[in-house]
Amino acid sequence: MNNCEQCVVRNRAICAGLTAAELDVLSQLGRKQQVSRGQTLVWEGDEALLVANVIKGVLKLGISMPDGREQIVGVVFPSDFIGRPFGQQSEHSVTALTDAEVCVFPRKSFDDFARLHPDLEHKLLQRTLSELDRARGWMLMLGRKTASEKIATFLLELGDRLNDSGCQQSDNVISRFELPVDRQQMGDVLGLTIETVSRQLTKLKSSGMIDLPDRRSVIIKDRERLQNLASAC
Amino acid sequence: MNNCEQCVVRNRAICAGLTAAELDVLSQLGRKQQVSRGQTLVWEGDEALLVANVIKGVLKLGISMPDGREQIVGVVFPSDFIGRPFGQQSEHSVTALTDAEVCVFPRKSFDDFARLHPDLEHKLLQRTLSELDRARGWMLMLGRKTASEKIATFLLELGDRLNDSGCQQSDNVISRFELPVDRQQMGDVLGLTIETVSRQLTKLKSSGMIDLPDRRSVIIKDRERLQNLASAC
DNA sequence: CGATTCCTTGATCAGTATCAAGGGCGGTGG
DNA sequence: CCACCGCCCTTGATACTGATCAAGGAATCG
Repeated sequence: MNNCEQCVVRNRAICAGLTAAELDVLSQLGRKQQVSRGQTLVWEGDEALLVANVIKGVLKLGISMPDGREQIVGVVFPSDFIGRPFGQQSEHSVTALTDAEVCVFPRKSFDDFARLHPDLEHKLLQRTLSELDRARGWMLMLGRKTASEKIATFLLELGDRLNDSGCQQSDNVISRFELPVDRQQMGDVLGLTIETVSRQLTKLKSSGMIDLPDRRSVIIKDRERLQNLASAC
Repeated sequence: MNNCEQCVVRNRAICAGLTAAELDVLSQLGRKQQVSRGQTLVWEGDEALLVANVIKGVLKLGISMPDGREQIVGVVFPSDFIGRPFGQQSEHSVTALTDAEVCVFPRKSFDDFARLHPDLEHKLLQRTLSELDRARGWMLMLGRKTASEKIATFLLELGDRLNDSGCQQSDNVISRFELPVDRQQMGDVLGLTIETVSRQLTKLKSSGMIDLPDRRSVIIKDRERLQNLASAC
């Protein structure tokens, strides 16, 4: 059984706000699971057997085409919810981008529990609505932005989300962070090839907007100019 | 006051399943509204003051960039739900693609009502989850498909959705339909220019997969080949 | 019937993909 | 600690898809 009281995402995941008694019941249904980088938790097209809360790490949601083309359609961080409640099958795979820890529930038990707890469903609804808004912003990016605008948009959003999910108490924006993705995966998020991603990053670096101390690190040096480039919507 | 009993989307919109008494309360909150083609119901960035059910017609959800680039991020049909419950502002505009009729509720009253009716929130959650799945499929299309694949995907999905929303009792697929969008709007859905849309349609026509009896009509002549082209996912 | 708007088609251009090669970083084993 | 190997990333050359610019034609509306 899980010790929810001490869970680091206790106050931010959908479990927040449940009574001790409810949490007790819910915790009986779930279990913590480690997922190592590259490991896939759910396959595209699989029956939707589980849902989960992310406790630690970053995971991607991906869809792929028969010929191998791939699109990353979501990136989830600690306290985010994974899976498709009340659904028959998963439309996308879920794969760890970093070593991760998740709190997994069998979907059907979770569904039943949720149906009995309107507050939980309400939180789930709010999250899903926000995720939908985010997906739609992402659609604008994919459909209408240029390669450099896409990169700028991605770096800014990723920085923000890493910041938010990290329980940082500080209000000041962190401008250095580790990329949870390699160049290919950045391409899969943005609808670009690895070469284009690399070239655009180099360009942003030479223009002084960012710095790239090593392959996995980014420093935002001129946030304002980067935001302009992202065509801040 | 609305006469919900006779509403054509009564059994498919989120109101389905409410008791007569509940429906009575809800109907007091809402009113029917006509929206003519081209008219905008909600502007991007506006405070989210209203939500609605679509009764008749087709509407688009759009996001635009400062320089005028635009992306259509959703298309809604009869029985679909519009608006952002429990949210501060609308991330996108809502504009009628055809003359339409909607059942509008002030967002705050709707929110309050929904909070008191878990079944309604549950339906809203299911719809939102489906919409999110759809948006993610759309992301794959925008990020990774070629122009002709995009057009094929769009025509097939549009045909299906017009079919579903039309209360057609027949199971056999309808292969002729009216486009609710002009060429520019098709481009705004697919992340293409109007010229590319036009050229690709011409190409599909000459290859015999579709016919275009007039600017607004499409006949799917070879569904299988079109599905192959769409890279059926 | 004329005017306007929407659509198609053609010519050219630009941005990104593709193909190809080389370099740097990290990990492993000596 | 160093040398080697493999992977990831960068860079260059070229190709190609779709965008842009431009013009003409067809449908729609007053």
